[in-house]
Amino acid sequence: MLRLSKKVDYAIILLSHLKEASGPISAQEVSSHYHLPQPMIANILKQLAASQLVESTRGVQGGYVLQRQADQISLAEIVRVIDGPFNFVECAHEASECRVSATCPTQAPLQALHGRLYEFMESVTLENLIQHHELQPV
Amino acid sequence: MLRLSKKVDYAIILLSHLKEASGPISAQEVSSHYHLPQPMIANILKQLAASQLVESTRGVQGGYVLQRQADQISLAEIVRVIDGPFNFVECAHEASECRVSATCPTQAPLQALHGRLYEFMESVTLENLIQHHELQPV
DNA sequence: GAAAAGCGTACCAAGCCAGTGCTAATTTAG
DNA sequence: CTAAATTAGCACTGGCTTGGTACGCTTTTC
Repeated sequence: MLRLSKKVDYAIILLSHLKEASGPISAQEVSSHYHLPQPMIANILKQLAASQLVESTRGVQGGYVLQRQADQISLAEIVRVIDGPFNFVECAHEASECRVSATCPTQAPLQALHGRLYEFMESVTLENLIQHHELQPV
Repeated sequence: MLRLSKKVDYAIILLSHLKEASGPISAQEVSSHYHLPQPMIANILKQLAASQLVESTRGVQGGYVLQRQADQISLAEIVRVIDGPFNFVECAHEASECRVSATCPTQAPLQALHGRLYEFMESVTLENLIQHHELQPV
C-alpha cells in the first residue's frame, strides 16, 4: 500500500521526543506519555539503540538519549533501521528474481524512480520533521 | 515496508506496453509476452478500465487501449487506482484513530511529509517512467 | 453459433507486521 | 548486599494485506 510502517511512525515520535528531552528517557516514560504499548516502543528503542541512533543506559535512572543532532538523522536512515533496506520497486535490487527482467520496458525508469524517492527521503531530516512549518523544497 | 505493490509494478508495465501498441491489446497477449499470470493481469487491466485509464473493447479482436496521453497519467493516479487512496503515514487521514493525536509532536510534520511525497508522485508521469533517461528534477 | 475477449465477484493461501511475553544482564538506591 | 528499575535478547502469535486464482456471465466478430 506504500506507506510508512507504524513502527517508523512510532520511531519518529520517539526520536523527536528524545530530542526535546534533557536527560535519559526510559521506555516506560515515553509509553505512558503517548499511551502507546510499552513493549512495542521498548522494542523500537532497542532497535534504535542497536543502530547507534540513540544511546542507552541501563539501571535505575537509565534510559535513552539521542546520539546525534536531529539534522544529522535522515528519514531514510530511520526507515532503514526499523524496516530494513528498502525496495520501493520490486526490481530495484534483485533483478535475478524478476520474471520479466529480460523484456521489462520499465526496469530502468522504475529504478530511476527508486533513486529519486530514496534521495528525497535522505534529504528529509528529523530536524525537518519536527519543525512545525512546511518542509523546504528538495 | 514502504514499497510500491507488485500490482502497481505490473500496472506500470501494462500501461507502458499499451502506450507502445497501435491497436487494442488483449490480456492474453500481454501475459504471454511478459510471462505473467494471465488472471492476475486480467484483473489489473479490469481495474484500469474501470477507472478510465484504459478503454476496453470486448469480443474477438478486442482488448485494451490507453485512453489518455502518457504524460497525462501520473504515478499517483496509477497507485490510487490499483491500491486505493494512500496514506504514507498513519495519521495522514484518520486523525480520529490515532492514539497519540492529542500529544503527537510530529503530526503536522508527518502530514507535511505526506504532502511532499504525494506531490512528488503526482509529478511523475507515465511518460517520465517510460523515458529511459533520468527523471527531471521536481 | 462458436470462439475470443472482457466483466464481476468472490475466494484462498502465504507472508508480514503490530503487538506480546519471558528471561537475562546491568546499574543505582537504600 | 539486596531490591528495584531499566535495557537486552529472544521467540511467539494472530490478524490483515497482498498476490494470485476461479468461475460463470456478457459482448462481439466471423
